[in-house]
Amino acid sequence: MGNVHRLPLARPSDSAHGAHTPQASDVAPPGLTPAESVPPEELLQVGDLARETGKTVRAIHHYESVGLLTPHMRSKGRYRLYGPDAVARVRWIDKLHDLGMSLSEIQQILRLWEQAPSAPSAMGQLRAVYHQKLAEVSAQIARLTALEHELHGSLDYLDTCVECSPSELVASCSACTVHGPSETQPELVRGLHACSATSASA
Amino acid sequence: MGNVHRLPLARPSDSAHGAHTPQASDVAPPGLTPAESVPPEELLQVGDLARETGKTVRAIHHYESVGLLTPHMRSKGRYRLYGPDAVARVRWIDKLHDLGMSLSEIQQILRLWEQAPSAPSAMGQLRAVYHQKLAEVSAQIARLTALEHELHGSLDYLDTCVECSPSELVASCSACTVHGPSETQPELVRGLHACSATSASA
DNA sequence: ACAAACCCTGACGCGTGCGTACGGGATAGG
DNA sequence: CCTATCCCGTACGCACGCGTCAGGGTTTGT
Repeated sequence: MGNVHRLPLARPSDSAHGAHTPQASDVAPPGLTPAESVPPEELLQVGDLARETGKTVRAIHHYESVGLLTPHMRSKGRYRLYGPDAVARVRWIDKLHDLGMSLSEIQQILRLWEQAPSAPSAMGQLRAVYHQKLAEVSAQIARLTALEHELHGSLDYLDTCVECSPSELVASCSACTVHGPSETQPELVRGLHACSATSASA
Repeated sequence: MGNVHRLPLARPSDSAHGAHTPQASDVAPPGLTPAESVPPEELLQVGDLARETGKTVRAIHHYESVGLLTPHMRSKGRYRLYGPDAVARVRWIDKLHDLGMSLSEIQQILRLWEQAPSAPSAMGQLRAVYHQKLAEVSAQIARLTALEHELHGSLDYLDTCVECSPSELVASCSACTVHGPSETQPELVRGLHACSATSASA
C-alpha cells in the first residue's frame, strides 16, 4: 500500500451542557442488582460518555457498530447505559487509533483477546501486536525526524531567498546566482520549479 | 476533524520491464527546439516517470488531474512527455504527502508559488507554510514518542502476564493478584477488559 | 501486416471514519 | 400537560487517493 499518515493540528475539545443523568429508577427497582452488578449511580448515557471521552455521540455509535464497544445495558426506553469502564475503553480505542491502527485492526485485537483460551495466551498475543506496533512507531518517528531535518534545511535555504532582490521573478529562481543551480536546492524547494500546473480561479 | 495519521510498513518498490523510450523523432524534426527547449533525449513517458518515482501511472495521472503536475508536452499521439524536472516534482509531492499534507493542500502551495508577484514573496510564503509544517511534525513526533513510551510500559507489564498461571482466564485479569486492580494497569491494557463486543465468526 | 507494449479518456468502486439529516420516542422539570 | 433535552435507528453523503475495468489509439519491431 501507499503512504498513509497524517498530522493533526489540534484535538477538538468538549463544550459542556447539562441535562439529566441516569438515575437508579432508570434501571433497577431499588435493592436489586442491575443485570451484572454495576453500581447504578455510575451509569453513563451515551452523551455523558461522549463528553467524558471527547468523542461525539455519533463516533461512539460507530464504535459500537463496528464491534468495539457495547453498552453494559439499556434503560427500559432503550437508552444505552455504559459502565465506567467504557470510558477506559473509548480512550483505549482512541489511543490505538492514534497509534495508526484502523478501527477494524483494533477489532482484531479485541477478537484475539476475547477468544483467547487463557490469560497468558491472550497477553502473549497482545504483546506481539504491541511489539509490532512499537517497531512501526519507531520507524515513523525516524521518518518524521528526517523530514524535520529537511524542513529545517529548506527553511535555512529560504531565509536567504527572502532577501533576494524584490524585483526577481520566480521564474529566475532555477538559475539563482546566490545559491547556484537548482540541483543544489533542497528537495522541498526544487520540486516547485517548472512543471507548471493549470491555473484558474482567484 | 478527528485523528488522522497512519503508520506504514514498507514502501512498494518497482519492478522493471523494458519497452521503448521516446525518441527525438517522436517530438521534433531534427534541429528544432521542442516547444520549450527541452533536450528531447531526456523526455519521459508517463510509465518511465512512474518507474523512476515509484508511483503508479494512475497516481501520476491523478496528480495531473488535481493540478500538481503537467507534462511538458505531448507527442503527436497525445502521449504525455515529461522533462526530467518532473521526477523532482513527483518526489516533492510525495514528500509533502508524507509530511501529512493532502494533495489539495499541496496544490495550494503551488498556487501560492505561481501566483506570487515576486520571488522573495513566494519564498516568504513558502517559508511560512514550511514553518507551520515543521511545528506540526515536531508535535507529531512528540505524540508518537509518548506513545512509544506507553508501548514500552505496556510491554513490560505484559511480560509478567505471560508467566501467569496458564489456567487463568482473561476474565480474572481485572482482579489480578500479581499486578493489583485494573486501575494500575497501563491504559493500553486496561481498555481491553469488559465492554464485551459482539462475537461471531471464526 | 501483425503483435507487443505502451498510452489515452472516462468513469465507477472502495475503504475509512465519521457528519448530518429524518422522523419519532424517552425522560425530567415546571 | 407542555417543553426542553436527550436518545433511537436508519441511511445517505463526503473527502482522500488512487485501483481497476472498458474501449480504443500509438509506437515499434520483425
